[in-house]
Parts: sequence; C-alpha cells; structure tokens
Amino acid sequence: MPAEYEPTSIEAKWQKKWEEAKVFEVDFKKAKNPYYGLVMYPYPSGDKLHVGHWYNFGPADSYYRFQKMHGKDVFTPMGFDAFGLPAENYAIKTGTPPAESTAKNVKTMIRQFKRIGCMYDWSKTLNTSDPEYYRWTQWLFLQMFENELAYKKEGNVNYCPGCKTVLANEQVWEGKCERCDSDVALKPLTQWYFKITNYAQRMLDGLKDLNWPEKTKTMQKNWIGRSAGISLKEKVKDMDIELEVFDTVPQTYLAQTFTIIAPEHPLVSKLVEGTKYEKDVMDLANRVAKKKASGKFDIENEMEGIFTGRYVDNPFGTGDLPIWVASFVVADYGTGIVNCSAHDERDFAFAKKYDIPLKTVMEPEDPEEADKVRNLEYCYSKEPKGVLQDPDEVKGMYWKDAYDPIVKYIKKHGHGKEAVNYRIRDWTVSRQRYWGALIPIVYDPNGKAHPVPDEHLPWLLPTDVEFKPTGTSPIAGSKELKKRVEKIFGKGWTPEVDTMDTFVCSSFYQFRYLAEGNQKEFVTKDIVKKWMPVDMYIGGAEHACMHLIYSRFVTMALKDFGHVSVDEPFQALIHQGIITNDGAKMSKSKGNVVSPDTFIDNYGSDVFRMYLMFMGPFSEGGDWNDTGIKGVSRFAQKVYKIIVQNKKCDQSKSLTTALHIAIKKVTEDIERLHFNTAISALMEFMNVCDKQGGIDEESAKTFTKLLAPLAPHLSEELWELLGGEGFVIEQQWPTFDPKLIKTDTITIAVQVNGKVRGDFSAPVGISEADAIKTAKELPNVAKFIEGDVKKEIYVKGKLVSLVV
RNA sequence: GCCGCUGUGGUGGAAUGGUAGACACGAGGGACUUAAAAUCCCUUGCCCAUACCUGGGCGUACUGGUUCGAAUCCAGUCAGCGGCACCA
Repeated sequence: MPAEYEPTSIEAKWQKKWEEAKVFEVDFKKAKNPYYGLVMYPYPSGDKLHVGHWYNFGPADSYYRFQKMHGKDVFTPMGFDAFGLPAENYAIKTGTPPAESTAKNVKTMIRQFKRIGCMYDWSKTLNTSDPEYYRWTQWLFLQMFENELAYKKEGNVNYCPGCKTVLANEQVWEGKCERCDSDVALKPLTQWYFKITNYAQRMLDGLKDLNWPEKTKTMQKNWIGRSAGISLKEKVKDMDIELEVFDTVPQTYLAQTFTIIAPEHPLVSKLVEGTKYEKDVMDLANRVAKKKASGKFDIENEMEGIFTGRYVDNPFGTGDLPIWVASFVVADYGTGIVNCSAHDERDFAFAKKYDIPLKTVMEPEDPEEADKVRNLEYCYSKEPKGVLQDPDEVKGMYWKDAYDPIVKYIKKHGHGKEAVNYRIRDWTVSRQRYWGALIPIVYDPNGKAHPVPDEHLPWLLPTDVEFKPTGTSPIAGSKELKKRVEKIFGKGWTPEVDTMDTFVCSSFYQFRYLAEGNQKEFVTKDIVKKWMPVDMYIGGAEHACMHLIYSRFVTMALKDFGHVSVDEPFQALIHQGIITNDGAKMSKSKGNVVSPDTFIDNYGSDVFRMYLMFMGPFSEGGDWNDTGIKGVSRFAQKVYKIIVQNKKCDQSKSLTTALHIAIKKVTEDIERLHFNTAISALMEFMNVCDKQGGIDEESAKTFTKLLAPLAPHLSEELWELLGGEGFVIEQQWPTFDPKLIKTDTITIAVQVNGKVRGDFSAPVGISEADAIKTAKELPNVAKFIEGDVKKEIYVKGKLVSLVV
C-alpha cells in the first residue's frame, strides 16, 4: 500500500465500486425506514460545475450519508431543470436545437456529479424537458384546468413595436425600449394563470408546522401578505355602478372625504365616457399607467392625480365623495379603488396637493396638539393613543381599542363587512417561448379553450420552428402543430402556442422522482404515503418566494384533487449560504467564477468538499479563498498515515475518552449541519493520536465511520485496509458512552468579583464546600479576598465565584 | 420607508449566561536537507511589568442596563448584507 494518501486513484476506485454494487439504489417498496433527502436540482448549463454547486451538493450529500449510517433507507435523487431560456438563446445564436444542446449538457453534468462522489440514485433521475416528464407538467395543467384553478385573463404587458416583442419590466427604460428607443406600448395579452390566491390562507396556516428557517417562513408570510379589514360598498352618483373599497384602518373611516382609483382600472373610462373630463382624465391615466408598468415610477416625486367629475353617493351620510384618479393606487390589490381620509399620510399629502377638503375624527390627548390636528397642520395617523371623536359609539376611545367596536358599528349600519386581502397575485404561467412544456390547450373555431385529451399526452413540442424572436411564441410558426391540431380536432381548430413557466415543471418533481418513470400514473399512492413529505430539502434561499411557494401550492392542489396524501412537500428545509468571490456573487458575466477542477486534481474530491465544509457554517456561505485548503489536505494525509502505518498500538484510556468526545461532538454537529466544527472535532482527535504515537485498530474503525459522511472515498479505503466488512457507508453510526467521556479530574476556575484569578484541579465528585475552600486557599485568590466574602457561588464542575 | 439577519485576532471561524479566540490558515523562529519542497517542534489578540517562573490592565461594532459573572440577555446607536416596497 502507498505510504501517502493518493486521492485520484482511490476516488475513482470507490465510485466504481459503489456503482457496481448499486449501494445507493433504493427499492421504494422494500425499504423499511424511508428517508427522502432532496437537493434542488440544477439547470444543465454547458459550463462545468462551479464552487457554488459543490458547496451545495457536497455538504448535502454528507448530511444524507450521515442519515444512511443511522439505519435510514436514504433516497436522494438528482435530476435536471432542463427547460428555460439559456438553451433557447443558444439555439438562436448557433441554430443548435435546444433538445440537442440540453442532452449534451446533461451527459457532461452527470459525469461531473459522479466525480463529487454523491450517493444519488441515478436509476431514478429525471429531466424536465424529456417528453416523459413534461407529459406530467401538461397533466398538471389539465388538472388545474379541470378543477378551475387555471384560467385565462387579459393583462397588460409591455410591447415594443420596433422589436416586435414583449419586454420584461426590466427592459423598459422610462417608457422606451432599451434597445431601439421606441415608445413601449401597453398591450393587452391573454395569459394563463394559476389561481394560487385560493390557497393563500392555507399556505399561511401551513407554515407554522414546517421545520424551515424562520427567515424563509417570514419571507413567505410577507409575500402572501394577509391583511384584515373592512370592505365598504358604495354607489356612484348618477350612474348604475357599484364600487367596493377595502380599508384596514376602519377606526377612522368616517373621516373619509374622497375616493381614488388606479389609472389602469377598467372602470376609469366608464366613469368619464362622454363627459368633458374624458380627454384629460384618459390622457393622464394612460400616461401614468404606462409609466407604472415600466417599473420606473417614483412615488415620492411623481404623485399625480385628476378629478373624474364623478362622486360616490353619500355613503355614510356625511356627504358625497369626489372620485379622483391617483397614480399611487395599485390596480390589482383589493379592488383598485380606495377611500381616503386625513388620517393617512399619503392620502393627506394627495389632498393637500390638490386642495381636496379633509376632516378629522381622531385627535391627540394634548389639547394644543389636538388643535393642530383639527386645523390639518399635519397628518395624524394610526396612533395607538389617538382619541376618537366620531361616531358617538366610540367617542373617547383610543385608536388601538376601537377596532372591534367600529367594525360592529359598520356592520350594524350596513356600511360594509369584514374582509381579508392578500398581497400575493395569481401565478402567470404563460411564456411566449419555445423551450418549455407546451400548454396542452386547443381552441375551437369560436376561440373557446379545450383541454388536449389525456391520450394525446405528451403534447409534443414541434421542431419546425424559427427560434428568432417575432413577438409571439416561436411555436406559432409551426406548420406541424397546426396540422396535428386540425387532424385530431377538426378544421378551424388552433393550438395554444405558449409554453409554461419552468417553475411549473419544478413544482411537482419531488413526486415524479418517486414514480420511477411510470407513464400510466402520476405517482403511486402508497409510495407517496410512505415517502412524502421530503425529510430534508436543501437548496438556495433565493427560492423562498418562488419555487418554495409554487411547490407548496401545487402539492396542496394535488392533494385536493385526490392524487397525493400530503399537504406539504418539504417537512424540513435548509438553505446553503452563498459563496462569493471578492464579495460579489459568482457569475459568468462578471468573470469571477472559480472552477474547482484544479483543486480536485491536486487534492481530490474529499479534501475539496471537506474544505468547503470547514470554511464555516453551511448556511452562511462566505467569500471564496483557497488559502486554508492545505490545512484540510494535511489532515487527510495525517489520517491516512496514522491509520495505515501506525495501527499497531494499544488501546489507551485517554484515547478512548478522546474518541468518545469526538463521537458525541461529530454526531451533534452533523445533526445541525455544522460540518465545520464536526471536522475540527475529528482533527482534535487525530492530534491526540499523533501525540500518543498511533491508534489502535478498534478506535481506527470507529474513527473511520465518523469520517465516512465527510470524506466518503478516503474512509472506504481506510475501512478496506482495516479489514472492515462491506462498505463503511453501510455500517451503523457509532454511539458514545457518557461514562467514557468523563475524566477523573476536572479544572475549576475561580473568579473574584467576576474576574478570573486562578484555577485548580479537583476530583470529579468534589463537594461545594471543598471547592470553595480550595478556591480561597489559592495564593493568587487569597490576595484578592482580604476582608469579608459576601457571596459564594459554585457552578458544579466549572467554577467558583467569590464576591467581596 | 418596512421586515429580517449579521458584526469576535493578520484571515476563515469556535464558544448562545460560566476560564473569549477551539480547530485551521497565515506569519515569525528552530530542526531535518548541499538546497528547495514536504514534514516535525516552538511562538503568535493588544498593552504594561519581569532575568526567569509569572503577574496586571484592556479586549467580541458603539453607548447604557440586568447579573456574582455578558460575545451570549434587554434598550438605544452605527455599519454591512438580504428580502419587500405606492398594498389603503
């Protein structure tokens, strides 16, 4: 055997052996102790796996290996989020069909994945661009459609007449196209939506039982954005139109003196149609709406509005409310119409700007300040100790106490009812793109949407398309698809040509891994019951309000449709931190991507993965720096040397103690994904061995097991050299004996007035009285305790604290 | 603006109420070597006293507080990062 640890040959050897023995292939039915460990799958780009990938996949794999050694039947799959823009852009540039470049990339990536040495079950991999996969993306769409959770709605999108294409908000610069400078038009486009808002409350309620980072839960909570309040019904004067407004501060609703409506609200044109206000109002509304859509609207400096000439008909018996168009009203929150009062900062500012009359119904207790508020010198809003003046029922009450009474009053007088609004919007799933799952919808000659029947799934992506952007989906140009639709459904029928957002593909993949490619059924119910939810999901925090929301929604919907038995897809979740380079996120465009290749060649996968783990806590990431990798490499060499060359050594008591301390520490640390301290515990143990001149065989075997999740190849090699049976990864994780951790003597520190003045060794069982007595006799302590000792504190086995 | 997180040696970090700086990196000194690499040993938060053994003071972004005792708990301030941002 070689005198030195040579990672390259060892790693290739064990990767081959694992594969041949199918160590990581899971039999869903036979498994007794199922554990589903899932890592967010990557996009198959043509580039090599970078440091960020390794930082994600390496430690995650170590965690799942740790679970496997605890007797769990760990299933950890890997697949590819293969639809999406990069492959399509590459096709536009080179003419290579996306299917071709994607397949090539996937192949390369699998090879790179195997080099990490992760225990993925490759027999159950998936690829979202594979017809056998996207068949189920389409199936999901149809499930949504049949259950009325998918609907089509016209919405405004940015359209550039110069480039003949839809633009993202980021591509619109002050109302103009960033490329050709033409005026961007708001074009109504019909898009497919999933009704995620139906599940807002359920997603909110479900959060509390999830073992997720609090931060992520808070982000989802804010994203869903529940707010409770009242909804008021009002009539437009001289028109047959009823308005509804939402208010979360009902306490001051009687101060409302005007109503505002969003510029892009469809009702605006109806309100002014045929009146002298029409031109001015519509000009402003269109101009502001366009600007808002461009995402460049500055609320501070561009608060704008115009009177519509219309009034709300005396809703509370306090007079008519003029209706204004106001720039800052959000069209798709609540009803897009708001009642305004002097008790809201923004409403107040708007009224001051346009001289709209205001009134107050709440005042501070201080009479002088109350005068100022009544005189509208400043806006007095949402003050817990504001005193209400109107109506009589709440007169004299504090604002903070008046919510319930006023709601009661509002209901009694028929002004409105309680209501809840959510900030989350329905999910737009249409994309005018080629490389995605085609929406399985066809239109009859009258334009009515019909689902593509199940027997025609997968509804294949046509290949006779031009990839160049034209303004609509490239698929619209496919003759094959048109022919296919007419052949199946009849003359005059046309296909939907949009594809689905890739987040639809990833919203259910956790189930499809369990289906093992089954084309007859989405997933087998008893397998779902046995394996779901995912026990530990690991991936980036950037998905907190996207993928992690969508997959929760889809899982809940699938449960309601009767296909799965769980409400939540991911019981536990951890985010790895981000590895930056010089403080900046690594990206190809910045040219600061660090490739792991040279490190793997020089040090091996095990050392590189351990170094990434040793850098700091997994969830915190950090700035990339390779200066420390030598330390981990030295550790690996030392392990190899001590175990391979010096194994003839007697078991010693101090070594056993050190080993059991290590078992305890490593176990606890990996459990909470603190790999960095787990590795230092192993280093400490090795340092003890080093000092003692070796390690005995039994301890070496135990140590090898502790090392197995963190350095999987090296520890297999050591296990074999030590004559262990089977694979080390299939061994039972060692347990520690608390009795062996205890030493005979302990060190007790002595503090005087909170300052450490010395310490002494004592037998473990020393009594409080003896400890204090010994402490006082220490020369350096005696020096400081002349006079009375006022207080004596003894913390068992740790310290004596004396107060003088 | 709102919400959340973070702030510790030259560096990565450890310690979540009990001896701050574990474990590493780097640096300095020494051993081995013709030499270098590798390896091994010693020192390494700052300041002061000391020939030595040691001893003292300061120190976890800043200012206060609670406690016998605070990096850790509380209040406020500052800085950095992340998320949301016209949500009535």
